[in-house]
Amino acid sequence: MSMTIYDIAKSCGVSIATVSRVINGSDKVSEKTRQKVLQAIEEQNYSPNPFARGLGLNSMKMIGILCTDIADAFYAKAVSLVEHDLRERGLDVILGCTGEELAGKKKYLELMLQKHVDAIILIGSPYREAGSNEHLANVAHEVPIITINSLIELPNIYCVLCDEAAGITQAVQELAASGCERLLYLFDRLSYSGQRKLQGYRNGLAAAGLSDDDKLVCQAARDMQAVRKTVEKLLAQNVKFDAIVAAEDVMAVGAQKALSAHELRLPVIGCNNSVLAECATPALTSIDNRLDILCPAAVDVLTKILEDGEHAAPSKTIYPAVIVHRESFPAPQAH
Amino acid sequence: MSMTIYDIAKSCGVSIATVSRVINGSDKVSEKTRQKVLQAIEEQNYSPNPFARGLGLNSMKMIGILCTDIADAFYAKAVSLVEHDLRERGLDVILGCTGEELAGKKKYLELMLQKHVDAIILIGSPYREAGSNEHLANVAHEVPIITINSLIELPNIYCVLCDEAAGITQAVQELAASGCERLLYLFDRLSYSGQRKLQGYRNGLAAAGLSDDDKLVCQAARDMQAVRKTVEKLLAQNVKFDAIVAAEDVMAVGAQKALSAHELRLPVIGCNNSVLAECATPALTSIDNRLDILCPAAVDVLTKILEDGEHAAPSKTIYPAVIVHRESFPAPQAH
DNA sequence: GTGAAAGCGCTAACAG
DNA sequence: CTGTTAGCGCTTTCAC
Repeated sequence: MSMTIYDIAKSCGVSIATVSRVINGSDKVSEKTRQKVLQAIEEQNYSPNPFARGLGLNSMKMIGILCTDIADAFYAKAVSLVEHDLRERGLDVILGCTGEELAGKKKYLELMLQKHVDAIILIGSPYREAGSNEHLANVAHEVPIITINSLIELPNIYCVLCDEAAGITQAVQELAASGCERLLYLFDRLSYSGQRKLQGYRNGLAAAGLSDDDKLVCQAARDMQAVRKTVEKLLAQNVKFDAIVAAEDVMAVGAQKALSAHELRLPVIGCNNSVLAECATPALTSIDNRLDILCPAAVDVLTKILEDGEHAAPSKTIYPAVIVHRESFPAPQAH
Repeated sequence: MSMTIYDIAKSCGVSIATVSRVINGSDKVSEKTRQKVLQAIEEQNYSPNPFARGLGLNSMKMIGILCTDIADAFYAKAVSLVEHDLRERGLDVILGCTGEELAGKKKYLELMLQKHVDAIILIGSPYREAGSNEHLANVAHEVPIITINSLIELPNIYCVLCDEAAGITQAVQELAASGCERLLYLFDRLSYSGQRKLQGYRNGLAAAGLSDDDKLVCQAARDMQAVRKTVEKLLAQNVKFDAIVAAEDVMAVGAQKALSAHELRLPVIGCNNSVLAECATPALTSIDNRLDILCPAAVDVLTKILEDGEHAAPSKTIYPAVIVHRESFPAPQAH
């Protein structure tokens, strides 16, 4: 059916080795033959069989991208950015949605190894397990892993992330500076990233000289309606607070819904700066975790590893977070 | 490095052919040898090299999924659903984000062909070009194409879609039944799908005996702020309308923002039933295009084609849309 | 039921 | 600079 390297070789009156050299950009080909071959390839619209090539090189220039769920806006944005940059470098993307369960993650990692991907990109904090991360260590033994927004300190794992905790600290300080004293903190889980964020909240309180009231640290499902109910319950219980910080935009929006229902208007700050932030009413001030920077940086790291080997790139790359101000907590006026 | 079929064969004292038969589930192997081989595979944690296999079979059981932009919530949801179902059938997903430009789409189609994917899934209406769809015809000549929510009538292209136009017609009729008479229709582009939707709107007006006023059919960019401005301009111009139907949720949300700003409260209906619909204030009534059904159906079609050949599946599969009622236009009371 | 052997299309060492 | 050739690991006739 399809053209082979033999067809090209024959039609040019050269050997397949020469054609191969041209394809792979070897300099050991005379300019004249190169042109001849290039032209034949062009004319006959030949492209090398990737399986045959893969068999020889043990690589098909494919990168596995794993996220727990691509339907999540945050992960989707990351995949979008990463895919674009990988493609620019001639790398293909094979996508896996692993779900939150460890079993699913392991299964997908195994699948990626079986497919002999050249590297694996893990998107999001859920890939750092609370317990052992041995399964990742094992995989990293075979192929480099790059994580985006997750910190996993193991050999051959490269982390590119944003300091969200510091972002939350800053948000808390801004709220305090604007006169808020009792800041409700809403979170979904105390995963590693969840713990860091919570710590960021506490650090902010400390820095602002505010006291830390356990009643103001509140857990709820990462779901708008669930958070709404949680906040309404707090209101019913007459728990006093004068601002809200949420570990996720969805949660912040849920909180806003509760406030609106009670005709309350308090400063609310979310985290992720997703589309939701813009669509919410009032539009949500949110902590941006810089995917626009993290993703290209991750692809840079990956490229370097692939080209120059295991120790050619930094094992950790950390960017500061940035607060994007909107209606729910406008930017403090510069003095 | 990795185990090969030879290692397994040797350790079992059989030939590689036998091992291959076991791997591929041939029935021409005695139960006893099968067990022996299976056990060796298990113990040595062997998995066949996909490149070698691909070379022989000319397939690596990979499906190309193309969308214009995975950061879009609608496409992301579709990809999420499709990926899940494909994986269940042992198929891998190679993802491409083509952008809206024809050149990008062509490039990615070409890439998929070069990678010898077993089929291509096209997500969303943008893959039907206003002009010629010859490039798709050419690709479909090589490999089956399944489209989700796009209608492209060409050989070896299978379309699974939702009748959004009918959904809009129904929405218009419901609005009319509730007493609305001047329905503003907001759309972004008159792509094929855009035209169908507009027609759906007009059909609804006709069915409800309402007149069709060109001033009420209004174009704007598929962007919240842009739509907001457009609607505010209409209000300023004193154009009268008493309900809004938008071809996209984002646009509906933008319209709602404009209404809120003027303290107006009119029925608004969006289309896509995305997360935005739930997060909007008031929560948005939206036309659901049934991705939950379309995606599994698309994978069914794909499977059938792959297993039973080109004519084993319907070339068109069309589901009705469904209106999901929320605050912006509550369900009409049953009488 | 099982084994031997011929490819699949390409890369890379080796020889000229 | 160019050609010859030996694999890469697997599937699949074709004999036995």
